[in-house]
Amino acid sequence: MTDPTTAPAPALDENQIIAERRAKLAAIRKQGPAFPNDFDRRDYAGKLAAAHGNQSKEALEAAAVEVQLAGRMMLKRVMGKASFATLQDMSGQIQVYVTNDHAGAESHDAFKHWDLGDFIGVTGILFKTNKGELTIQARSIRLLSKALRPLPEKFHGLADQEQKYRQRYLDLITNDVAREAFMRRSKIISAIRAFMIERDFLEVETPMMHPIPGGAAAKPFATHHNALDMEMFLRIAPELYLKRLVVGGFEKVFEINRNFRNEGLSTRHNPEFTMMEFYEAYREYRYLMDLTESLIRAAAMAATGSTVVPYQGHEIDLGKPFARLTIVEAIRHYHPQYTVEQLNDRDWLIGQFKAMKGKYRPHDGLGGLQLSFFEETTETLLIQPTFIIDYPAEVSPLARRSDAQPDITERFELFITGREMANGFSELNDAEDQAERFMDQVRQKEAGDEEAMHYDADYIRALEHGLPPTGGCGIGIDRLVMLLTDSPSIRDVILFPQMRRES
RNA sequence: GGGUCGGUAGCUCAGCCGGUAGAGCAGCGGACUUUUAAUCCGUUGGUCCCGAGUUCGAAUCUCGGCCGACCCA
Repeated sequence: MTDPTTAPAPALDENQIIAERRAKLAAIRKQGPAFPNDFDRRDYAGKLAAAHGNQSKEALEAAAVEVQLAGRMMLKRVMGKASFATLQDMSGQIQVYVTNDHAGAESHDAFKHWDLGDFIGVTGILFKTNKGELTIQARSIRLLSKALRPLPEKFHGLADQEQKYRQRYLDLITNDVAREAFMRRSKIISAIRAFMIERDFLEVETPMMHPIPGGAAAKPFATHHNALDMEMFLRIAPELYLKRLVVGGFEKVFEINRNFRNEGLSTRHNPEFTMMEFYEAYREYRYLMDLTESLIRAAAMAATGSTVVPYQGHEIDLGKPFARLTIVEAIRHYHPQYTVEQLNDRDWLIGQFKAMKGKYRPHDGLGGLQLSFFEETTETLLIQPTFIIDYPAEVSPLARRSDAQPDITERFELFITGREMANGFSELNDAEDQAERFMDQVRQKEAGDEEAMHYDADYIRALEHGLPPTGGCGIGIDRLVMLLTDSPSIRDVILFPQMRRES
């Protein structure tokens, strides 16, 4: 058994094209530094297009704008004594015109042997071609970095999904949609951060390695700390640490970071995913819903410039107030044939599960069964933004009970496009109730529920020092980015999604 | 875990009613000073995912495996 981290690379997929390029590189090495780093890039393709794209051919010629730009050569058209190339940098693409007259025959001849994918530095004057395309008339042109491997096919790009994920760099080089999605992801996260900071939230970082995995019902990844000889877990949620900070007097905190859950992969699940969790003292769950709505609108505006966004053929309206329905209300709204009496009848619900071969936990109380029934029948129908409110206490071990109805909690989940986007609640700040709920979780774990929570004594101790009334919410960033980039799979919004080991 | 589809040149794909592998792009050589997926002529390049089986003969049929996408649980 070889160690995959140190074993040499498997037999290289060398081929004629790579050999050809290696030979070119060897020749370049003989002429001096093959990978020079002294080129002074001053201009960007996108900025030049924005600044000069609308100028007339004549005006541009009169201005004689000198530019100095570098990028990867994506296209190349050689026509004897003159050539065109398309360079791509982070901001976009621009065409370069290389001629014997202006760049010199020697440079132009060298250029003819450069390959698609090579990095090139060019200095020259902006002009417009007869077809009106903004182009750099090269005065000098240099090879900055040789690409030994060929790019994917220039017209179709990279089509193999696996390769898009495993070699994301190729996807980013060749696929505008992918590049745009990840740039949009960055904008969304920036917008969320700005939104929170503007409202006086403090951004914090809490541990990713937990001695006791807590804050969610999920299976953790286990690891081991050698020096402490201690079993540790990658966090499944930051919740319990963030609430410790509220105990400590940080009354408004948020964290944008990764959670890790040891579960299957799907178009909606990656084992590591990004959550934004926030907590605010002296607030309860209705306020959290308002804030969550505003935040999602702000993110949508930042990403798309609109609060109405297309998603896989649907038009999602994030501008209107989000619907707020209890579990039973939601089921009845989408399935009017079920009566309140039926939905409040354990035996009827269990009969339905059996008839539809649905998943449910037989020992759940009415609330838990109703929730499972909701998940089976209604969740995927919640295309437009909908808060489902008042979750049963038995499935919400960290949420505050309703004073009017102690078997339910002041909790909501937000669904958009049939997917859970956020989960928030008035926090349980009664240390004695929390201790009992943990005990209850421990009993469920002993009964075989792998996702039940552990008893976290330190967290109870923190609560015993007093947690002010607090509201907290987690928003799934990847799923939000999916929505705002019209991406069908979570893998389209995670740069390097988890994959099976390459064979 | 189950189902469907797929894996052929560096890339995008055809070939799959069994007869020993093709196109376009990329590469190489040549022509071409406003092209833009440039064009035109010539040309190199393959563990047809892996293994077994059937057969005179397998990219093609059968079985098993690996990997991926999508759907379902």
